[in-house]
Amino acid sequence: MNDQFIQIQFPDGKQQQYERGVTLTDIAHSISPSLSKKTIVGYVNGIPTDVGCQITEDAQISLYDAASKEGIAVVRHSTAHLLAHALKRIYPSIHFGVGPVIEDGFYYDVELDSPITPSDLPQIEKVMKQIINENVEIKRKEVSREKAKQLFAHDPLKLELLEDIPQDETVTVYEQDDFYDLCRGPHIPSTGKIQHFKLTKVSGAYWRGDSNNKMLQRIYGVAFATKDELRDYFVFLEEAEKRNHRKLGKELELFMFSEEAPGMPFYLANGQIIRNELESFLRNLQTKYDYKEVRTPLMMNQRLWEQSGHWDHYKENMYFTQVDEQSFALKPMNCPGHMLIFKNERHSYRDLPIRMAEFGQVHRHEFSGALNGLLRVRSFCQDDAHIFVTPEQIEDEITLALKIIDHVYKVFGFEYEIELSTRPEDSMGSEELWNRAETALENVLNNLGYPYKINEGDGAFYGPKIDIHIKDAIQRSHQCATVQLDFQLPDKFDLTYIDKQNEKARPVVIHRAVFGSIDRFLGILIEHFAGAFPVWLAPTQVQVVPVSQVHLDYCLKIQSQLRQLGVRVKIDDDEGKLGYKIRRAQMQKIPYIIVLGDEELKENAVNVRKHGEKQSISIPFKDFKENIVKQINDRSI
RNA sequence: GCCGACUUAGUUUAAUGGCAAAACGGUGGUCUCGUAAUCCACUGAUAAGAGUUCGAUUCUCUUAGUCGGCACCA
Repeated sequence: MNDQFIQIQFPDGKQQQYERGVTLTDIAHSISPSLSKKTIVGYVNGIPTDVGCQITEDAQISLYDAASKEGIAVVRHSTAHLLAHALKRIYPSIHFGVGPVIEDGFYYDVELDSPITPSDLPQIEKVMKQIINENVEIKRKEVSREKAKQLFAHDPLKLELLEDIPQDETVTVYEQDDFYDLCRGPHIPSTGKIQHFKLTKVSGAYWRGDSNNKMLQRIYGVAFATKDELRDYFVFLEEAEKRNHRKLGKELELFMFSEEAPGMPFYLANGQIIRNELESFLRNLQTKYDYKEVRTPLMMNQRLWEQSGHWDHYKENMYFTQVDEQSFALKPMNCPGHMLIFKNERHSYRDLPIRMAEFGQVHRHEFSGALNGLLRVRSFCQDDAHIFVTPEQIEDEITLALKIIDHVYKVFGFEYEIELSTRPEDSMGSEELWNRAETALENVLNNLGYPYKINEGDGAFYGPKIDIHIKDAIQRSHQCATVQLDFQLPDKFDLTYIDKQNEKARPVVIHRAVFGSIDRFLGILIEHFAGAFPVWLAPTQVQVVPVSQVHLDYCLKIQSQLRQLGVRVKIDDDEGKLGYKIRRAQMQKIPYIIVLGDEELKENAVNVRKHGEKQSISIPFKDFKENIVKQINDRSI
């Protein structure tokens, strides 16, 4: 009798008996018809499963609708199939690559003789919607390898994928109408369940992510459970576009680019002020931590780069020049220069740690297609430091480096996440050394009580590293700071110090950067603050606006007193209406506008309006001075 | 580097195989003013090169740059 029934357990622990071979849809329906309608996918004993699949054993199940993380992923995956289905109808000779789910949506890689352009997307969407209206059933089929080979005989990319499916794995094909695809699934039961999607962009993509392979065409799309979520997605993109640092950089006259130096930013007076503030902020902090700032040449003999290993590993990204029959290279990194400084004199263990810092301008020939405003450039300034330590000092020094990073990021209001990257496959150095280094990094993180994620095998070939990912104001993640242990460089440059036993010993080098690239960090800050910088960073901190020209003298007096305190003040002495000048200062996102007229003159007061606010208040000039100086000194945000 | 799109005045945007339009900015004048644009006038552009054409900013090709991806990211 028991053969006929199975026990189904639900997430809340309740159990129920069903007939053997029952489907998830049947189960959902038994609970409520509306549930069965909403259900997109089920997990059977933790395995994602089509709702139409028959269950033949006792099982734990959970059901998901489109609003769930599990459900929407399946909807997105099925939307990718829907896209492929539509493409097949429009371009019968098309070949398919892969079509996975990504954040917010999906893509499909296809091979087609004619290019698909953004203007083709509406037509493709139209066909997709037709197929949705047809509410085509999506059927899962298990097939033999032979059968699969036949089915995809005309689709060389799919055959390649088929080859890679492990022998012990069942090959499944999903079929909807005349379209079928090699796929593990699961999928939604029919195309009618797809509602809120949009195709977003087209691009090229190398087959299997390898630039040696041919380039396919990739079509991206997004899909959500509700219309609102879809709309929010595009609203978010618009918001992000308003903060775009390239746009704001132009509007606020922070920096520019020229065809004469692609990928190399020119800093205008406003942008340079911010850079200088960032630099001096960190410089002061580093002084407190007993760093010694140095400066090394931009260009050094090619020999040096051969010795450091850059010639072998990084030549393609370097700029070279020939002078007096000698080959020189623009430095892509500061480390070799710092090694030379270390070697410039003998060191005792008493000298260590040596914390050598440089705001070093480096040049890297990035691929033209990689350039992206300030975020990816060919020339940038690293807030680099190399800390030369004895093995025993590693943990303490890493701790100090992390403390500086924490201090700096708090000032900008950045939350951050830590990743520890361990030994990669092509690593150099003994396993013992690596284990010790990795343990050291873990100890530090544990002692500080920092949560962190481990990236197995993602370290540099010369040592493990800690990367810091900051979250900006609209929750985008950026990698900036890094702390890396290096055992190779000291070897390559034969660095030594004299230890307690009066013998030569090898120091360890810690590479660390806080901003990473000042240029990139500035780009991130522009977007983080949407161009409205905190007072200490703002290129102009106070804009003084006279009510009329007769108040200019008072304005000049106020300006001069603020300038004495180091405040960056401008007077808007153009003729023109007050309202117009307020507007202009607001658009420039200047933190404080002060309006001066008869009333202020009489009271020795200033009328203050903060950026972004509609109200203004009159306060004694003395109070304003004290306030703004405090804000600047505190670097408050 | 690869795929695709794009490049019009200082900036943002319009239009066209036959005189390239506007706003802001700038300049000159006007207004003498209390919190997001006083009014008027003037100024100024088809990325570079080649081709097709009677005629190209528009069509084609090349180059450069930019953007979205891919790849790269010691």
